[in-house]
Amino acid sequence: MEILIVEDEIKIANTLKKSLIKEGHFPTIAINAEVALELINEAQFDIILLDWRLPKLSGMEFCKQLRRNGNKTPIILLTALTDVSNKIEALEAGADDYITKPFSFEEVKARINAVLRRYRANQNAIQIGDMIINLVDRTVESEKDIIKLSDREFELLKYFLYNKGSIINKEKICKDVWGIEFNPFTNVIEVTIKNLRKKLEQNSKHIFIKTIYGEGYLFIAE
Amino acid sequence: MEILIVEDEIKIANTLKKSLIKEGHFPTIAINAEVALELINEAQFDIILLDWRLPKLSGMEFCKQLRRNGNKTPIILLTALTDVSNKIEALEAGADDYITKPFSFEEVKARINAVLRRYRANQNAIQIGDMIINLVDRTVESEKDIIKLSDREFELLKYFLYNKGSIINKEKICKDVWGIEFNPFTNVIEVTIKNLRKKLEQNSKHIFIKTIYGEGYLFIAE
DNA sequence: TACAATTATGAAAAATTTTTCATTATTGTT
DNA sequence: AACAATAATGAAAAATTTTTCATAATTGTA
Repeated sequence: MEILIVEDEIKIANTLKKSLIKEGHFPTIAINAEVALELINEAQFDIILLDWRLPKLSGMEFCKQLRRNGNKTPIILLTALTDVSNKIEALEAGADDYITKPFSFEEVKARINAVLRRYRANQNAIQIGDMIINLVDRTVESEKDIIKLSDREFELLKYFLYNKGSIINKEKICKDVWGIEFNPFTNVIEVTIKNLRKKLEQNSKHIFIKTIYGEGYLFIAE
Repeated sequence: MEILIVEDEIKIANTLKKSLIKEGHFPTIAINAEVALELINEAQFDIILLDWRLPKLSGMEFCKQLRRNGNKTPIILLTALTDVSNKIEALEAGADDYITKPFSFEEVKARINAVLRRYRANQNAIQIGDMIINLVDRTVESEKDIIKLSDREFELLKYFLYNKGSIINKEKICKDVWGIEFNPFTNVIEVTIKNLRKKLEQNSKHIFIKTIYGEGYLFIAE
C-alpha cells in the first residue's frame, strides 16, 4: 500500500518509513507541503500521514487545501497538541483521524487500518433509494435489514444500477450479466429478476424493477 | 447518476440537461469554470461534460487544473474543433474522451457509457504482482488466463490483499472472512486456503500465501 | 530419533445456487 | 371476447460451492 508521510523531522519520518516497509507497505516521505503536493499529483497514495507542524504551510492548512481541491485520500494528522479543540479543528480541516505524539507504531497501524476500513466502506457504498449497496463487499442494507443476495442476483442488481433510468432488453441483460448469447428457450432471466424483485420489494419502498412489456426492464429508484 | 454540464451556451446546456433527465440522470449546469469549481467542491459528480470554449478559463485549462488538483472524475470535453491535434491536446489535458460538435444525444449517451465503463474498470482494478484484480466485478486476471474464484475464495483473497504484509492468524481469518468464531474442530480455513493457493500458483509466479507455522498466514506479492 | 502439534490434501457429503419446467397471469392485438 | 405473445411463478432438477472427513505431510520440541 502506498503511504505518503509528510513530516519535516527526518528522524520521525524515517522511523515510520522503516516500520511501514516492514509491514509490507510502500511509504514515501515529503519534508514539506510543496514536495507533498508534487508527489500527490504524480502518484496515487492510499493514505497520507500528515504532520501538523510543517514549515510555511501547516499540516492543517495543507489538509484543507487538498480537500478544497477535491482530493479525497484518507488523511491522518500527526499532532503534539492534545487540546480537544485541536481534534475538532483537525476533523473540520478534513482529516479522517489524528494521532497524538508521541505515538507507538502499533497505534499508527491500528489507526491506519481503522481509517482505511471506514474509507473503503464509504468509497464503495452507494445510497440507492432507501438502501445502501456496497459494490465491493456485495452487501445490501435497507433500514430494516441486511438483504442476502446470491452472486447472480447481485450481478443483476449491479447491472441495473449501472443502467438506472434505461430500459434494458432481455438480450442485452443475458449478454452483459450471463455473458452468453440469448436463448429464447429459457426463462432464467425472468426467474432471476423475479427472485431479485421479491427480495428488494420485501425490504424497500423506493426501488423497483419495472417491466416494459415487449421491450425490457427499467430500474427505478426514488 | 450526477452529471455536471459545464457549458456557457444555455440552449445547448438545457437541451443536454433535459435529455439526461429523461434518461434518469441528475444533471447540473455550470455556465463557467468558476461556478463549476464551486459545485465540484460541494457535491460528488459521476462525470463531467466540459465545453472547450468557456469564458475566461477555457475548458481545457480548467480540465488541467482539476487534474493537477488530484480530481479524477471522468471528463468528456465538448469541442467544435476537429483537428487531430486538438484531440491529443484534450487527452493530454486529462480528459477521458471528447465529443465533436454538433453531436447527437445518442453519441453523448454512448460516450458517457464507454467512459464510465472504462473508468469503473480502472477504478476498481488493482495490480498485484503479475495479476489484475477487480474488486467490484470480482475478476482475477493473470497474463495467462482469467482465474475463476468462488465467492468464498474471492473474499479470502480480498482479505489477504487488505492485509498484505501482515501475518494473520486463523482465528482472525475465521472472524473476518467467515464472520463466525473460530471452531478448532474444523479445518475449513486450511482447505479454503489450499484451494485458493492452488489457483493462484497455477497462474502467477509472484503471489504467495506463506504459512508461518503456529502463527498464521502471510500474503506476499512481488 | 521419536513424538506431538500443526497444516495440507483428495474425496465425498452437505448446503446452496442456478437453471429448468410446467403452469398461471398479464398485456396487447384482432 | 378470443387469442397470441410475453412475463411471472412455485417447485424441482441440476450444478456448483462449501464444509466435513480421514489421512498424509511438515514442522517443532524433547
